Amino acid sequence: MAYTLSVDYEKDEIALARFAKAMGHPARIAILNYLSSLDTCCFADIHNELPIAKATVSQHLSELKDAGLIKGTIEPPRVNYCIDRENWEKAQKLFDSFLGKMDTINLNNC
Amino acid sequence: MAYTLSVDYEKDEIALARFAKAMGHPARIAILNYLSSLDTCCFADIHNELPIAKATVSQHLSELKDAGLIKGTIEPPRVNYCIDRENWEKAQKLFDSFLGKMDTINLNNC
DNA sequence: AAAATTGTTCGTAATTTTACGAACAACAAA
DNA sequence: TTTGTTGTTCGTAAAATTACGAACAATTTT
Repeated sequence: MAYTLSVDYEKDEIALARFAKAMGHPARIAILNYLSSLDTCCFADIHNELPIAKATVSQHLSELKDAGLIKGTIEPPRVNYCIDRENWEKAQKLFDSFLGKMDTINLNNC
Repeated sequence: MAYTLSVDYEKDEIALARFAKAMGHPARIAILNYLSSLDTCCFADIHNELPIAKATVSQHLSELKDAGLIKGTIEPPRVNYCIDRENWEKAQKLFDSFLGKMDTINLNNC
């Protein structure tokens, strides 16, 4: 974070990179995939889907939370996780307009 | 790379994570943004857009190349860079179907 | 009250990422 | 041939990421 000195990147570039970075690991994609297919689930369910230690799963969940892609609500003795739909839509829009730009503008190839 | 032991992630999860990871830095998003708005450009043009040293720019370009999002062709004394349209479309499809799944399926919130 | 369950946090290690300046190779221009 | 330009590679340092087991807190169950 705090990306160097003078010029600075655009706000959207930073936001998009933030989402992308959070999605930049197979375990986290798998988690998001799983969550997007469910009404509700708890930590243990997620852990169960993955080939990694629970401490690591917890870490990945934290990163997804920090990036805003998921939410966790404490419901003792469980923690329920779900997609953060609001930010999910933001991500959707950012990726869509970013990746969509190419189609119409130019047909170059080098 | 070589993501741990037993269970393993889906092919698409790995592919998507790979693209996302490459996009997971503002400088690389800025590069892709810039390239997607041009017919052609060389290293110096890209370097000129960014607040970082040329060695670092070169590194970022390598990562984008390795991920398949851009191509570089040597045209002495320059190197021309452009979006790799084929893989760009693959990324587009992966992100689109990944991020799009949510809309219809469930309306949960936790 | 004691024991079990659920998930986070701590401490730590190994690897990867990000960044830079300097040196370099390849070619073009003088 | 010497000089300049273009971009990569090298060496290196600092920070971040990924991963694990063990310890822990909170709550539930026995």
